[in-house]
Amino acid sequence: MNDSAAPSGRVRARADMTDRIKETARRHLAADGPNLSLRAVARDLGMVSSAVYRYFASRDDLLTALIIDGYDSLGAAAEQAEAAVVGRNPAGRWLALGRGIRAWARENPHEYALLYGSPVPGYAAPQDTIGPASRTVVVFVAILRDAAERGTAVASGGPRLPAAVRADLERLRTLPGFGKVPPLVFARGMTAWAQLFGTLSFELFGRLTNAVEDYDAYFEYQLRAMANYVGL
Amino acid sequence: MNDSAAPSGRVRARADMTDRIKETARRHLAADGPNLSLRAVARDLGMVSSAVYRYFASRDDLLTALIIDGYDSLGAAAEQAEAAVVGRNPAGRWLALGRGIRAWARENPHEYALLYGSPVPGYAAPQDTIGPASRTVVVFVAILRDAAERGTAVASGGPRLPAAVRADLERLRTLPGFGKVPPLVFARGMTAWAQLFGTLSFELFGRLTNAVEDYDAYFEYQLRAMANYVGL
DNA sequence: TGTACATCAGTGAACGCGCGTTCACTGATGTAC
DNA sequence: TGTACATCAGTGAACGCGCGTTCACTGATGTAC
Repeated sequence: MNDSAAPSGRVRARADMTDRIKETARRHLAADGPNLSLRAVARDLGMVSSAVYRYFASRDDLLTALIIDGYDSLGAAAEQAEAAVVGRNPAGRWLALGRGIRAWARENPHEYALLYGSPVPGYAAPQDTIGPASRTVVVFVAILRDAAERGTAVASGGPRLPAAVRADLERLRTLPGFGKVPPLVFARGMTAWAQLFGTLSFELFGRLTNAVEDYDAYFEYQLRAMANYVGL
Repeated sequence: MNDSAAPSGRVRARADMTDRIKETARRHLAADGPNLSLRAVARDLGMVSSAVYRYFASRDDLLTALIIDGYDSLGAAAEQAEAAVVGRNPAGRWLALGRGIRAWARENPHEYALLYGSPVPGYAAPQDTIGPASRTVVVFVAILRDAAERGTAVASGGPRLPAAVRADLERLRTLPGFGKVPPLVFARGMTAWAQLFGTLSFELFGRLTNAVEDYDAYFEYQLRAMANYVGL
């Protein structure tokens, strides 16, 4: 409770209350989905609904905060999962990353839905979400880059890269940290990335009910299949 | 207007009105998402809100009807797209199927989100949705079966199938029409299926903004990559 | 160390709105004889 | 072919509820001198 040091009094109370509001709102995501109710959140906290406006300018602002927190939470989980196997080869790091993402998603299914499910109608994500949103991608690209440097990821076979796709990839290579990944490896990486989130969404959104029983084994197989496909 | 033959008078008027309500509700999906308002739909149709209850017992019933219609509409689009290239080899049929699914999704983005996006909070899909939901899968499995029979899909390499995954696949093989597909081909098929919907959701939910410019070329490449991966 | 003032978290009432659903009803459309 | 009756689509009012947001306010906490 009292574990923070320097900032005391009002500033800490404010930070605490902000956290409590977000935490309560996160719980409401489960019941209400993205159309959560400010008044319900306030009610749960035993405060009057207008008091929430001391902390968030509007319902959308609160939603934005939840989205940013979600991306940061997932990003941190992904970074930690990968960091825990530091020194492992790219395939091992990919597996750790994928498992970390899945573990987070299963622990926070409604936040996952908020981030990777249907867009919220009438809500436009502001620029502030872009940075946090890319943290997981950055971890993945570092793995690809490492694999490319080691020379393990030598994609061959498969369809030719269309010129337009190649152009997109060349443009992405100009981003910091993306440079060393050869286009074909990058293309396969994007295939694997979509496959990972496709499989995860299938699982979490109930699209595999009656088809898959052992989700752990299923996901693990898919991860390994993609590691192999990308050449990690 | 008057193009149906036998059923005239009240029964046709009822069918027409039911369609108009669903059509209006579909338009509202865009603005309100799955939390569409019965009253708003009624208003758009110039009728009083209670009149809608002559056609649908509740808001959830209307939503269920939209979901079933959505699956049927997508299923029909998928079947037609594949039927249009009848006689082509499995790879060509897979490409046609994938393109058909994507075309439908881009024409009906909000219905796509309803079917493949986040589950609607508080809504439990009834059994009636299962049949329509599987129409697209049935088309895909027929392609896999054909490829297996021709012997083109001989998956080799890649990770070993874990026993639990193999057990799931063996169970699926007992479904009508699924029998002849070897487990490993089936497993790769599921990989491709998740990849397809993952890529589509990324595109439609805006997860590729600033990364991909030519979505047509990108999707086409992914489709071909998966055709190659499955061995079609 | 003590006092005057500024800050600001939380209150409570209100505005103006929308929602799903029920219910008794009217009046047109259909059916049976 | 004509009449009596049943069906049923649509009305309008109401119930009971919830929502986001604004606004003037109180009173505790902090800051400057």
